[in-house]
Amino acid sequence: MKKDSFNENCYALLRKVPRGKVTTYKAIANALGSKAYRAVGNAMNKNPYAPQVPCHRVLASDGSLHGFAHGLARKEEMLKAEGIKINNQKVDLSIFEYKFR
DNA sequence: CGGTTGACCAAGT
DNA sequence: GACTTGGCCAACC
Repeated sequence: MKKDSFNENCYALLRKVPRGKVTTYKAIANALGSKAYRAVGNAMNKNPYAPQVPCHRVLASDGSLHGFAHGLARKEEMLKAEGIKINNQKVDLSIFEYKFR
């Protein structure tokens, strides 16, 4: 019943992201064939799939941590725990950005 | 159905 | 480098 196909797609892609890697809102929207960067963020904020979907692996297009439902500090810690290095609240997308193939 | 908001992005000032 | 504007899409009121 494709109803929340958009959200479902976002979560599905996010789930595909391996541990120790991150992605961007733009990449997700682009993979979905849309430009709804904002809608992706909105979906994450509601995140009905809370522990299932690693929303903390989603960063802004320039690697910034923007917001997080549990607090940016939490997101930062989780990413660090996964082996991702954070630099002044930013991540090296050139290294940690996961591309949906 | 219209207006507002939001974990955005890019370009312009 | 900081702020503003326009654009995009979904969810909420």
